Amino acid sequence: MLNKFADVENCPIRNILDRIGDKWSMLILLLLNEEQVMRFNEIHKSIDSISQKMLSSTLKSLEADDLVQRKIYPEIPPKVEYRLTERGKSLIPHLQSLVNWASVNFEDISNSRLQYAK
Amino acid sequence: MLNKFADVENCPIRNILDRIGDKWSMLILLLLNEEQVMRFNEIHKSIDSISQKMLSSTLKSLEADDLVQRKIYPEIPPKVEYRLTERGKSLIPHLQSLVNWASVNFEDISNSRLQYAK
DNA sequence: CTGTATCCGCAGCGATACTG
DNA sequence: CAGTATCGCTGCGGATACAG
Repeated sequence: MLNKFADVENCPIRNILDRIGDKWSMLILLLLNEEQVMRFNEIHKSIDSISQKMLSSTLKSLEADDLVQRKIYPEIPPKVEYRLTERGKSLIPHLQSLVNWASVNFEDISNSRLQYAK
Repeated sequence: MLNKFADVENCPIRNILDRIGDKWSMLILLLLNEEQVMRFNEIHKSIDSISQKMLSSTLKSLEADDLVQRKIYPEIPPKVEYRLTERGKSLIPHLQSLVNWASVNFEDISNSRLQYAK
């Protein structure tokens, strides 16, 4: 029935979840949506708890999905800008809808967890 | 700035992502939304690629957040029913909005990845 | 400045066996 | 039927050092 959802290769849900469901992707997408254009180190400063490695690899996978565009300026020292693609922008409203739900329900859920723990 | 998002304890986004961002939660929520009421083994049969352990622990965490309600019938053999709570139902539209986006963009994203890999 | 390379710990998850 | 307990693997992600 819904077993198709469990098939990573051919399931749209799994496919998107594997992207935005990781630790940093959604955060970076929302950040880029607010700031429009950012350099590598600007993102790093805005999210200073992310490691350089994860910032780099997360940006790569977002670029691979064409959600984020990477623009290199052949200068020394190097300058690289990141911004949302049209596809990336089209995802934002859905993410924000989730964020809103999470914000509204955050406190109640926290309380439910405390109750459950007892 | 957006560093608050990186704080697991107090960040609504992280909080919700930690829930639905795992391997099975979103799938189970959508399944329960379609079927209304399901017993443990019914869910297991619908998603036969999930292990008993993960089904059990995922349902527990969904119950802890009061997204899913667990109803036990004191019979032998035991009978347990799962269904969405009102809070769980309120999350569904946002999940489906993501699913729709994923379905629409699935093929294009797959192609982008192939291109990127070259 | 914008990354890569390497090492490694830990948590998520699966497989299997067992229980009330 | 509806779970728990235990073991073990895998890969995400962090820390650190290095590179163009």
